[in-house]
Amino acid sequence: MSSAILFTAPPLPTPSINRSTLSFTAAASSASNFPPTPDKLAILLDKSNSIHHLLQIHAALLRHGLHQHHILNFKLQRSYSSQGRLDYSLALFNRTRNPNIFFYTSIINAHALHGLSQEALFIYTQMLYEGVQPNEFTFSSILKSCSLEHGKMLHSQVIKLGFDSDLYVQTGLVDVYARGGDVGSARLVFERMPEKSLVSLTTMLTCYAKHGELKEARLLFDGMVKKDVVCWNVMIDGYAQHGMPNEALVLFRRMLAAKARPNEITILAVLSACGQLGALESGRWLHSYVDNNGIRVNVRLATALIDMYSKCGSLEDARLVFDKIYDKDVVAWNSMIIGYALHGFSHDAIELFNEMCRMGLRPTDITFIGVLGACGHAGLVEKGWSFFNAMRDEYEIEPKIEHYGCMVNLLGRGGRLEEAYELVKNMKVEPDPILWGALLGACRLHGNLELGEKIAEYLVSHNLANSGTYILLSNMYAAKGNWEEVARIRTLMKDSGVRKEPGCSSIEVNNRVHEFLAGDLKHPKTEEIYRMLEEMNGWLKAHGYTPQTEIVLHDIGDEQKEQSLEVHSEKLALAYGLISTQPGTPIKIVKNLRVCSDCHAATKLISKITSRKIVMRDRNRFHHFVNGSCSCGDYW
DNA sequence: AGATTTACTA
Repeated sequence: MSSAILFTAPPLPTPSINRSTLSFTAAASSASNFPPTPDKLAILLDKSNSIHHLLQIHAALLRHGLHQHHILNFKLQRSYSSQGRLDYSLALFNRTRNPNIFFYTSIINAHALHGLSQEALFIYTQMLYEGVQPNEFTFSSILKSCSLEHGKMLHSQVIKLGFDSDLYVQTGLVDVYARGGDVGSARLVFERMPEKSLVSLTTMLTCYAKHGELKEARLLFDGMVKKDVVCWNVMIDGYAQHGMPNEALVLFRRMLAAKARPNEITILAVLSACGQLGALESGRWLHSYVDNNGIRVNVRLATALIDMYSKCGSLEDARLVFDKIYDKDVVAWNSMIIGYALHGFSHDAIELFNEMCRMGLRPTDITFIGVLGACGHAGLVEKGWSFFNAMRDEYEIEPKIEHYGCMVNLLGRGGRLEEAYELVKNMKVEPDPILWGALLGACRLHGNLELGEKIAEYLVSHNLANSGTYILLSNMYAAKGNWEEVARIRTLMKDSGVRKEPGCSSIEVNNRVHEFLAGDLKHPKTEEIYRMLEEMNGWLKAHGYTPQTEIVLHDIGDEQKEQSLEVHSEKLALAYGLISTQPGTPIKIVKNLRVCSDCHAATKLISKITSRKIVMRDRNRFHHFVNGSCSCGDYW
């Protein structure tokens, strides 16, 4: 940020003569209003709601020698800013001699509101340099747009100048520490506040929610006597953004029960939760709630709907929403492209990408996640390479680790392991465990023990191994029948203290999401579920199905291994789906990890036996099981 | 005569 940029004022507006200008001028210069007094101009300024009016008044100020009038300039500047014309605002500020604290505060606030924090800070320091003392209003404005480091410096100035007992300033400080990730300091300032407003409570609530401290957040939330839509939103979104989507949904229902009125932001958060859960019924209900309650479906809301529908398995509905957006932005295109990719409709995803480019929109890094993912699901290696190269060469987007991940998946699927390994070795960014996991997964798929061992060893020795590393490696040895190595890996995993992330599957029935962990006995219908499970096993055996006991990582007998497979979360959810939905209707299941290969094989067969379509979303993509086969073509 | 704080979609 240089002063040259900031203080080179754009040319002052030259009012143009048009209809509205003429009538306005006529009003301003009618006999009783002429010459305009500052009072009258102030009233006009407060009433003005268009940039034309503001320019007219500005012209009047200049014509009548009022262009150094502090209050009028202040008001004019504020109106320019609120019309989004920060350039006029700043020009006016720079042409006003010796701006006072009101003017300084207001121009700082305007920059802060427009996200121009560097500029806001620069003006603030300029103000200090000019010898103008900040007050509590200035602090609450400047605190919005500063880093933790600057926040600390401002905090000491706040104390020095004695504004630390001001409610607004305190709230601003809590917010600064919260945004800077210093939850402890935020809490300290917060707890020292003698009086806490709804806003300051919400600020602290946001702090907890943003940093994943949902228990603390909920405690604070439950203690709030007065709740407005904002604090409901913070709490619901906190759950949605931290892997607790069901809690978000449950809280949303309580919000409705408490007669609080959701707004667009509430809906965005809850749609995200529905998407994560695959809760299509709830998502549809929300969509109709939006339509029935006068909430405008703008491009953001529409995008959230697309995301929800595609994650809930209804690409058709996603497309309907997409087609209705008249001002599609790149985010909307991205989510539709990703939707197609997620479902394995790779060619549609790529076609949509081309269409988007034809419309003149510039793809972003997220767009490439979509098309590279699409290539991966369809095994389009050359196409993938051309996207990957175009990304850098044509669109000047530096590939991120996620893009390398897509490429590794793609090359891995095509069996081009060495190529994938070379890519990883030569990339400029540091590989992360997810990327290594993708490569390791490819090694397992093609039985390339040599490379797999090399990678796993590297990961273990660098303390980068996660549960997936051990499991993949163990599966590789198991596939080769090397049971000693399987046992060794198991011990290694135990010693490392790494625990497997528990698999969790969920299914939505009657607007409620039912979650299952492996071997879960918590569901009220547990008995019926397990009876169904037995029946399913009977069907599978009758069709000559052999459980894939070799993928079980525990040191137990074969029979117990079979039993441990039988109660996998996917199968529990499936069993519950079979007993609680109408015959012939599709069953939709969501799993938090990748679907296990035994469950995948079993589900294929069950789709055939029961003549039901089973849609399963795992961490990576959708699997549509129909009549004994899966849309992923057994690669995932 | 004049002002400041909370929530946000891949």
